[in-house]
Amino acid sequence: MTEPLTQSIQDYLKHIYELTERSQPASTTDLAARLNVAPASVTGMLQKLAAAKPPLVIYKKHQGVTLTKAGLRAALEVIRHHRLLETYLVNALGYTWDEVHEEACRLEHVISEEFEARIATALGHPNRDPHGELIPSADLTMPADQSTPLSSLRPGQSATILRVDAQDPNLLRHLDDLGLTPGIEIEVSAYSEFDHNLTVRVRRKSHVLGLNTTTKIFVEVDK
Amino acid sequence: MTEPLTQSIQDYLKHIYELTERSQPASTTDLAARLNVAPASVTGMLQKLAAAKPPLVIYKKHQGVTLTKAGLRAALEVIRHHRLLETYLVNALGYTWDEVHEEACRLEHVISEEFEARIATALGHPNRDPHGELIPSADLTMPADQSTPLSSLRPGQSATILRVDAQDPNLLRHLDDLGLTPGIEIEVSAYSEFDHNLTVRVRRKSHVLGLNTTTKIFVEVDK
DNA sequence: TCTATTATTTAGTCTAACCTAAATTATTGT
DNA sequence: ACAATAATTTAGGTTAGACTAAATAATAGA
Repeated sequence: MTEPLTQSIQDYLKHIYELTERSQPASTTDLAARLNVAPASVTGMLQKLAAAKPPLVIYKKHQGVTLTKAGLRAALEVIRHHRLLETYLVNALGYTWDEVHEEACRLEHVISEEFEARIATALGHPNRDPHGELIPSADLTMPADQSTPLSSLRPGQSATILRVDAQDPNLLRHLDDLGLTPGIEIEVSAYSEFDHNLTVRVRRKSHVLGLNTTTKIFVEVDK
Repeated sequence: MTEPLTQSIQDYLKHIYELTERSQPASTTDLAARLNVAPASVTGMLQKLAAAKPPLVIYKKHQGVTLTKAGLRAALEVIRHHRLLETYLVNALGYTWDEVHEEACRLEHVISEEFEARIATALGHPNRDPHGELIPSADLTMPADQSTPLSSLRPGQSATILRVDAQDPNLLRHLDDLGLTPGIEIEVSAYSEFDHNLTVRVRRKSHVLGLNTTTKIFVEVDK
């Protein structure tokens, strides 16, 4: 009998998943920063998660942490909740994409599987949330991500925005104002080698975007 | 700056409200039973609530507990969340009335005022939940309850069901099967003085109901 | 009125999850 | 290769909210 995961544990797993997506183990400090918690607290929790009845993480002192099978499943469950909720808040309740993150962060830990299933059905089983992030399927597999960062495009290339990897409401509102949202066609018209700015044409207007922005927008390049 | 109320405190306040609705102070033991907590734990919490910066309850040793203005507001806020959520789950997500209680109990503590406002709007600002319970208004006043218990009716009287005061899923399913739901017209055709059974005609069929049931159904008597 | 029973409170523990300060291990630049 | 710096862990402490066992107060029956 495997006891239920606390809200706090679910948060740790979710963030470990996100930090290890590109296959690097997650560091104590990075986790601490994400969770708004002291590094020492993270160490303590990681030891606990590694010692759990079915271990949830693999953790060796000073070597970072990765998820086990069990930890991965739990993480994907939370992420599925989060992203379905964000989608529901936008599509069914009229939230804007910059308003949903906090709400989903609180709701993700308390909804039942019943609730999850009902909103998934109501939404038509979407596989992306309002930011374009992939939603793990009901059987907890994460679809492969085919996107490339906008920052890697060069003049002459055009592409379709797939997702925007940001939660900051101000940034999200700004991008929405510019029309930089999932599904939109864009074209790169200039690149500045020194500051890495890209000039991007969208909705018949051009905008100069810095690295801070272009690394958060992920696209599918047109062939 | 009044710090936010924990989930646990919200639960205490909600149950104190319900126990004191008929103006008796709530006892430690009754609260403990409702909260599934040891009586000693209740004593501890009540002392804390009474000592809070704006006191949330009035509590004197061995004399039970009642809510202060501040405690009442907090309780009504939680109850409004709960009942709006139950209504939303049924009306918007297709839950049945026996499935909503648990879900609402978890969600009621985490939704934002934004969320509350949006579902209230989506529902057309209802003032009763699926069980017929009154929903506190947005400004946190509880509408007056005009209902009388079915148990007080006698043969010849007819009435409309206003609310059903129960959470037990089995009972709720049973009542639904019989057609005993809010809005329905019923007529009392017999009364047994000894076991207090009532024979009630609903949907052209008669059913004999015991006290356990008739004290949980509240009606408006036809004149 | 007094005792037996029941209700309530006190006292002392426990656990989860956080914290700070101090100690230790890794890493990096020279 | 080694000191300086950065990252991490250990040690010890705090808080919220629960628990059990023991003590006390209230109530009810004879």
